[in-house]
Amino acid sequence: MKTLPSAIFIMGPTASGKTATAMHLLESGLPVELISVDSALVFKDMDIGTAKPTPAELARAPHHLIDIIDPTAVYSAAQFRLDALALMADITARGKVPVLVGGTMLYFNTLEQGMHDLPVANAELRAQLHQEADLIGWPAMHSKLAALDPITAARLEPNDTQRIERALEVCILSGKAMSAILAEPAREILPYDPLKIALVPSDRAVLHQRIALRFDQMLDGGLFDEVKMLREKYPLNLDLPSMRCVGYRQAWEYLEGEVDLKVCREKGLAATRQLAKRQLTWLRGMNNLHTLDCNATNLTQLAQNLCATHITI
RNA sequence: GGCUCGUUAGCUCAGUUGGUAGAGCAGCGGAUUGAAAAUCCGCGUGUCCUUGGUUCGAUUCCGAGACGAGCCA
Repeated sequence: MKTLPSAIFIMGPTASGKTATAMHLLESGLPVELISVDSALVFKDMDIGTAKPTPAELARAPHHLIDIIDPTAVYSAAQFRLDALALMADITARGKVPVLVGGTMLYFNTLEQGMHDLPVANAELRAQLHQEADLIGWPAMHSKLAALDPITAARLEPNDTQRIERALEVCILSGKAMSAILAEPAREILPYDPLKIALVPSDRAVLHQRIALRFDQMLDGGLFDEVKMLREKYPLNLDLPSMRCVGYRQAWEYLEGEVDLKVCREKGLAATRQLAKRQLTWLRGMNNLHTLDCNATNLTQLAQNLCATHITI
């Protein structure tokens, strides 16, 4: 029986020390290459608010899938899966082990579980659906979905705008109900043997302190200037995924004069904590995790030991 | 020192014509298939500052005290 090539996943909430851990693995001499699993780090020129590794860090420890698209562009879990699998194949062919490190749990999930054959997003159709929703409201759009795909409509809340829109889009583009496509058994399996390491805080209050510290460093470090620069350089608006990133949305509102500095900071902190919470929810639902306490002082060493064992086997 | 206003959930405050109270934010839990750092759903017992009085019953009305803010000396 043929054994699958190794891969390493390093997952954890924001500010849990993922980047430091991944860099340590590389610098400790293990034969690895790093792939970022982060829906915000893909954007060029968004450095401060995303806590992107510094140019010096990236020079020492190159990460794939950082700075790959403009802030006006849209990325997706499906695109990530294609990109990551291509990179993983290259890395493995070079005799190395891919280390996937990041906090976008849907991307990890998609990479591992695969996706069904759903139609790609269509901006024109979405614009039409939006127009219609403005007229009749999302609960009415939910009713329309119920006529086309009652199973999907039943599991979606009438206010879950994104999922209702997507389900309608799938029905219209494919001519089939989304639920029918998802019911088909075919699922691609990840052709790798992943060692899944989760960095989880033993005490969430400590993580919240680190989040607060890091957010204040972003404000001091020029987050507002970065957002100003982005708005001058690109035709951006608040509906773009890039400007919905935590910190950017709040900085945008501050620059528009909609909120004062204190409210901007509070909302930014709250959004970051909510993000960490959702990331932890994902981790709780995942199987075969090796969980490490991200507050542990010897975190990087523990991770290195785990990986060394996995790679030699 | 005198006067005025305030004291209710972790925070900011509603409210109870007297029948022991509820919003926003925070916090916690959950969902999640091409936007996911997105989108959405669920969760509220707290000496209603303390103490006396009136009352069948006071967080609510009255008196006294404590603390805070403002104004006047």
